[in-house]
Amino acid sequence: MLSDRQQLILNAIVDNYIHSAEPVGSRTISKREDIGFSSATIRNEMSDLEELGYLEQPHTSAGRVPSTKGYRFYVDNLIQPQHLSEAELGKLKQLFAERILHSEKVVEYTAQILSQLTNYTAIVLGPEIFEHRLKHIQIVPLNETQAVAIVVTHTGRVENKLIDLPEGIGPSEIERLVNLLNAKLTDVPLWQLKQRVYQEISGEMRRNAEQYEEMLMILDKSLKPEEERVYLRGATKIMNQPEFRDVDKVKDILELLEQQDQLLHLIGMPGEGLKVRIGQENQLDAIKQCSIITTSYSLGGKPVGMVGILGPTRMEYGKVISVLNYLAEGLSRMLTSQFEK
Amino acid sequence: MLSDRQQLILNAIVDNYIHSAEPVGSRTISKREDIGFSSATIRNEMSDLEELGYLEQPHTSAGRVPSTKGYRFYVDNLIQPQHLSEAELGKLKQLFAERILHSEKVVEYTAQILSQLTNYTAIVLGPEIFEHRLKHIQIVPLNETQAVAIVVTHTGRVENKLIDLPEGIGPSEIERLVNLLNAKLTDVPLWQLKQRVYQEISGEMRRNAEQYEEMLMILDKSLKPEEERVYLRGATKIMNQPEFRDVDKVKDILELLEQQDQLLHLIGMPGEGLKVRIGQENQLDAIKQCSIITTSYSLGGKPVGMVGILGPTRMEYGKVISVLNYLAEGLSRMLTSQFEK
DNA sequence: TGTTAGCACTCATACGTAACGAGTGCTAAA
DNA sequence: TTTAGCACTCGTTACGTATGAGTGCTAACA
Repeated sequence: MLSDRQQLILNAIVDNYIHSAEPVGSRTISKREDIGFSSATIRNEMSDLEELGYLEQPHTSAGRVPSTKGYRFYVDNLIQPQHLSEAELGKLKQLFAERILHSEKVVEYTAQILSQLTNYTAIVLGPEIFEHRLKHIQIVPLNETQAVAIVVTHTGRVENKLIDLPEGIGPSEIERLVNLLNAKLTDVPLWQLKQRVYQEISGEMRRNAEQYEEMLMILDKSLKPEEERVYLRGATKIMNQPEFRDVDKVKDILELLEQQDQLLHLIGMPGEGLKVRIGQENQLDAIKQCSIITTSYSLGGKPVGMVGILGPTRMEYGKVISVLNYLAEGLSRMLTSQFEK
Repeated sequence: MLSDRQQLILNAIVDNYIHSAEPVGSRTISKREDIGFSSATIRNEMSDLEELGYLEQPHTSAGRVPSTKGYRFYVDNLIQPQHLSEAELGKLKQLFAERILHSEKVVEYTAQILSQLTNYTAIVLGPEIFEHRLKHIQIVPLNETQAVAIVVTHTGRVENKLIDLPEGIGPSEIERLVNLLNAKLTDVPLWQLKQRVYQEISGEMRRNAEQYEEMLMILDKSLKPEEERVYLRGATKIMNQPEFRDVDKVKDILELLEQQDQLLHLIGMPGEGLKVRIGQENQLDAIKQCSIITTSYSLGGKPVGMVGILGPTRMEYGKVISVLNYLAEGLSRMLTSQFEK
């Protein structure tokens, strides 16, 4: 375990490096107000910290830079909760105050604001809607072979899907089916829908035995959940960081962010609550010099989506964590109140 | 006007520069098979071409580079139609063959393929749906004050919008309204909808005089067209270009591309048919070293959307133009056949 | 008169050297 | 245990020179 003084110095180094982006030397630290030791003492401690793996030296005559292990210790033990400024709080509150039900929009704005506030890249995973309850289902035939299935949830979210119609199914059959569904399944959470179809509807449907299979197929397709939506904002912010003035590094990162499935990978961490992945801890080479902080937001206690920030390893962890926590809490409250209506 | 030989040489220079990205010297040109003159002769012509404004010299002892005027002449007079390779044709045909009606998806794939084929950034503006005909309209009340309005077109496209309900309007009134709309307005093109509402529906609606205004308000909101969707793919491709190895240049461009409204600006050129905007001809500073080629695709003869390519001024104009033309034609055919069904 | 060979000149780039200075590690004194 | 002092390291910067691609001009040539 690190001594108090070692922790103090490590904290000072990380802190300094986060703001200066330059390797920090012993003299710089010794001049800080919260440090009462000469540069020589600091040098000794730095040497020890390097041996222990918390610091690294780009080259002999340079200052020290935190290693991944150093950042990890900083994040786990040294970070103090940051106060958000009035302006920041204002922006966030404004977001929650907006009376937009359309959750897609809320999520989009969230990503926007998150990126603005932190000056890093924001990644937001839209809320899964399995918890939402069915308000209305509609199947609109377009011609003999195709139809559009539309599902409206009680929160006003609309999913639509183009489906192929099996042969021999006419508009009247579809109408009967839809009426049945609306009568029986309103207010059922989406995740229960398929199951309830089998429980409650299949009996009635089986009367026209020959079309039973086809009907089930239609429903099966109609109720398949939409692919997940990821929102990315401020991807170019990384270019403001001095350590990313290199096109090749930036290219790798931005190419990664262009791919939806990779984005999902990045932000789709299991479990709820705040997670920090620092530098080398990331699997993907392109972002081994980046850190990702994510947290989940929830609806009625269950996590339904994620918000995350991607920035350089040299990230303002304290601030980002505060913003994310505050935001996720607000989003959850907002969603939940909307859900309970 | 340029002499034949001047045109030959200008063509050779542009051609060479497009592929090498280096200022081209007189010797390089004189060695080309299609040129039968010594480097000295070429030098004289080059000097003249520079004086005329078609070429530029980065510095005294460097070769020449085409100016915006030079590219313009090249594009307007010298370009020969390029043949697409089997592989390229294959990819494009595959796109058209896919039986996806959901036009959003088609447009998304289009952008993807365009960027893949050209190695530049693709911007695609989704088809306006004003020409699409109403298949079904539905208003689903969520609670006392809010409802979702859903419009389905005959091509299977679904637009939805959250609307506030005026006081005193109950589910039964809404149902009456919706039934009326579906009975009277099916198969009416969306752009005529509002007008037809006033012509054909207002009479019947006026019976319940007190709610007339409110009803109109609801319809007004429901029928407001969705904001336009722009798809961007391969934004990072610009980083592969040697002249964009500079983070600051790239940053300006990518920041521009991050803004939806700016994208619309870039691609939303008036009129139909192929347009090329070269380097300095662009308004925005960030892309004064880029060229944009766009063309429109149409539905039943009317232009409804745009496809475009953004690349360095030093772009493979011939190839990009061929790909865009071929693609726009195919898209138009696809949409139109779908429209006529 | 148009074309070409020859040559002096220009200028960005690469390279090697030297000076600089930020920062270290070590030693010895407080 | 802490700190002042000092030699040493090594990346960065500055500068002068060599290099070479490419030009413009002149004079000879077809």
